[in-house]
Amino acid sequence: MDIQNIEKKWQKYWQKNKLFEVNKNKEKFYCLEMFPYPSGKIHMGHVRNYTIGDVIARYKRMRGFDVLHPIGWDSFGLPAENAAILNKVHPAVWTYENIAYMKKQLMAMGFSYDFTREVTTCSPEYYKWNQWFFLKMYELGLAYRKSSMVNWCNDCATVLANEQVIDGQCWRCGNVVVQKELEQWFFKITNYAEELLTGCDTLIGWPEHVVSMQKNWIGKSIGTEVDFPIFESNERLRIFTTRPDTIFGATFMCIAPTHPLASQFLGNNSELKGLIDNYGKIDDKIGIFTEHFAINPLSEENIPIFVANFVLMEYGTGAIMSVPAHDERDFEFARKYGLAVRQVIIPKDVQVDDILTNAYIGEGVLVKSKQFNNLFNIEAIEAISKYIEEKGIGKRVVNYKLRDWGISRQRYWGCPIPIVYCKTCGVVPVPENELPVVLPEDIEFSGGSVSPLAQVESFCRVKCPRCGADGRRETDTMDTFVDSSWYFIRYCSTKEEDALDKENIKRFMPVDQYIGGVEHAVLHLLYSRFFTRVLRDIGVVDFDEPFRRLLTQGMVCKETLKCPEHGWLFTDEVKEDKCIHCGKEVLKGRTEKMSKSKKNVIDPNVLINKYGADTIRLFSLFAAPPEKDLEWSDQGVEGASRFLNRLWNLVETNVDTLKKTDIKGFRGNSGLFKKTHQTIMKVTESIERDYHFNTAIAAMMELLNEMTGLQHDDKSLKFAVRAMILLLSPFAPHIAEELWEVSGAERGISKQSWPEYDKEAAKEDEIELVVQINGKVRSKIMVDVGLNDDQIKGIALSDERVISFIGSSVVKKIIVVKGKLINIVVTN
RNA sequence: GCCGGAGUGGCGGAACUGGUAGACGCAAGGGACUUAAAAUCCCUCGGGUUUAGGCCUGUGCCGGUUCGAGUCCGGCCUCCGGCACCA
Repeated sequence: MDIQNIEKKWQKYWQKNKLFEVNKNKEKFYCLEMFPYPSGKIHMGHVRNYTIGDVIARYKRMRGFDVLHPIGWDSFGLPAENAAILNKVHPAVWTYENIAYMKKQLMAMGFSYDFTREVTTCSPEYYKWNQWFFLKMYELGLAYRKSSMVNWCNDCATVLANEQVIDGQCWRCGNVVVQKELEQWFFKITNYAEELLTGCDTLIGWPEHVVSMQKNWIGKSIGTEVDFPIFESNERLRIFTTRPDTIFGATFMCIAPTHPLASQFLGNNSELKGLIDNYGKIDDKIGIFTEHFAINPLSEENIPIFVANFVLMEYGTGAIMSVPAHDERDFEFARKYGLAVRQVIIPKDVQVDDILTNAYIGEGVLVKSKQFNNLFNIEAIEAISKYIEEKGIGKRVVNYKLRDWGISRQRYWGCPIPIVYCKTCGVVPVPENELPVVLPEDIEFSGGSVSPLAQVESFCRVKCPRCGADGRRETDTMDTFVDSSWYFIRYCSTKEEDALDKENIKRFMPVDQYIGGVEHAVLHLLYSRFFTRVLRDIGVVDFDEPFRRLLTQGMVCKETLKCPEHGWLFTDEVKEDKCIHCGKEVLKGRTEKMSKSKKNVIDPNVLINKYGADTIRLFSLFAAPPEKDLEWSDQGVEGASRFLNRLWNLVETNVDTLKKTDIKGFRGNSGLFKKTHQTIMKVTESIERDYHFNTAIAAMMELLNEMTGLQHDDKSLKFAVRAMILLLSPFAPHIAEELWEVSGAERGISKQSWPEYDKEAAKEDEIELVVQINGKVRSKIMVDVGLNDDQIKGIALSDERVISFIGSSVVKKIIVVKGKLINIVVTN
């Protein structure tokens, strides 16, 4: 069989007949895969992600749904700009060339996309809407500008959002992130913190761990703010605590190095400067005594105030009361600086013991807490908070870890922020009818640290939309996560239609099944949930959650190979466990996520040329269930290829029989007929239950084994072959189409319905009854199905093997599990 | 440290609400076809033991519930992922 030509033939056929465009008169199903960044060519991660999505899309189509299955390009971003600096290619040229190439690759994989809805985020028709959303958010106060300390990556010469800093490093390049003060645009995602959190409970179709990561990131905590008067001063120090029950145990105070009182108390103290410079970089707890004291408003004691590097300015009030007896961090600090530790909560039935070896963070009863003594601490939280509010020295508050989303990027290849700065009018939004603010094309890339846009005078110089005087454009561009926060909505309408057509959105949203990598568990998915709510509030959509079900597929991994002299090696650099460059023994490393740096990658192109797309699709679905990591195995690919070949040969050798046999209205009772129904059932259930394609494929393999193993009557064989091809078609669509045609059916398996199974026909006449004695399998007897318990007991008890096992023992109890087994409990 | 998830043959993985552990595939071994090889086809394949039928044992470890536990409960161990001075 000529795989290459067969695959091309059907890809052409699909395209020509527009089989994957939506058609409006059936129930919809929106199947979406996370769109790729056009980095150059597709990798195995894409292949896996898109294969999973494609099987779902094709399956749902066969089940009669009007499937929206789009694809596009997340095409703004830094690599294009880096390529421009390196190779002197314009980012647009580089990007569009990559898109063209990758699109060809996607087509070669046989993915059933509706390419007429293709979205490219770097096109002005697309990003115009980013700007429109920005203006709407600006009007609502959801987009605002402020100066703040930001995460700065020197390598990328740009700002990063909190979510984009991983272990203190840039999420993209791994460079150490530093703090820098900058004027930035922010989206007020914190306005939606509570809603995003409670919304988590409605995400029933999402993997639990993703939901919990979102909850964690939002990080709600309920607590109390309390004012501590400063001794011999009119000032107060406001702190936030979740443990007001421990307030009588507060023996000192800590404030953040950047807290206003820190410099007020210490001035230009060099020690303080050091703390600020190394803020967030040192794990050790370091403090400086301010020589000032605060008055504990409840105990009325004077307690010292420290500046401490472990207190965060951005969270709560930037100041805390320290209760070393009941907080591990405070305990560590108190130990180091020899500060008092006073236990005010004791576990029930335990003596007070001031010599703690660890902070006690558990529950207990209050002591040394005046009128609150003997209260259980959970109740004391309530009581003391209430007391504080009544005395007017504080209030209960809710805090979130979630910060506002900084979206300014000092880069060229992104969506311009539609703002003009005017000397007289200040910050002026670009009027809606002047959108889009288009990125200028003629631009120099020096690779320096100044934003390239700021150097394009023709772009920057603009009249103020309000007063007409000379103004300057904002030269920062938007974070590319803005682009991907709503692309799923753009897909709902064709390019010719209005991007935010309400009818179209209503028809297709929300996404029924979203498929992508876990790496976006907080970033993209949280931003999209936020954006959806904003769009709801400005009347574009009428739902809260964009993605009904989410499937996070595992990584594609492969064994690593290392030569002591030449380092990481590609598979083809190794012959018989030796390095082909130096002949040294190659070490097999652990199996890791495929990456260019470790050279454990496989190029999809090579595989397509060698085996064809169907084999790759089949293997990547068979080797592991979609949510688990997949270990690449060249031999496993051979196995998948073998399966398709065996099916091919079966059809080839029986072509005449298949063509001439008529199975209209056929209902057989052969073993193969039963097996066929059982297979349809198994495959359908495997897909429906959890998209466990690996077991679906295993079932098909079983059916093929049955077909090739024995002689069958023509009708049963044809029935089995046809069902088999239909079942296989979402997984290996090219071969399925070809075999469908070859075996005499009308062209176009993609238009066929999913085969139905008949539960009755799938039922066996006889079952293998397992006979256990005291829970151990002792015999297996073939019996008719549908026998009642007594009949089964009778058969089991008269079985020779069973009789000899029971011997002289006494039968105490008999348990019958219908259709499966019988357990005889005996004692001797 | 906290929060999630997972530990099953040589390997990837099956086993639905507790009911035959190891489906399916890979690797390995044996055989058929072939001058030979490749391809293909057939057989074996957790461990131990037995002349055989068989028996014993086995799902990370220890205990429990149950007629019956990979599955449920309690206590550990290991690995992976996320968060990490969030007061």
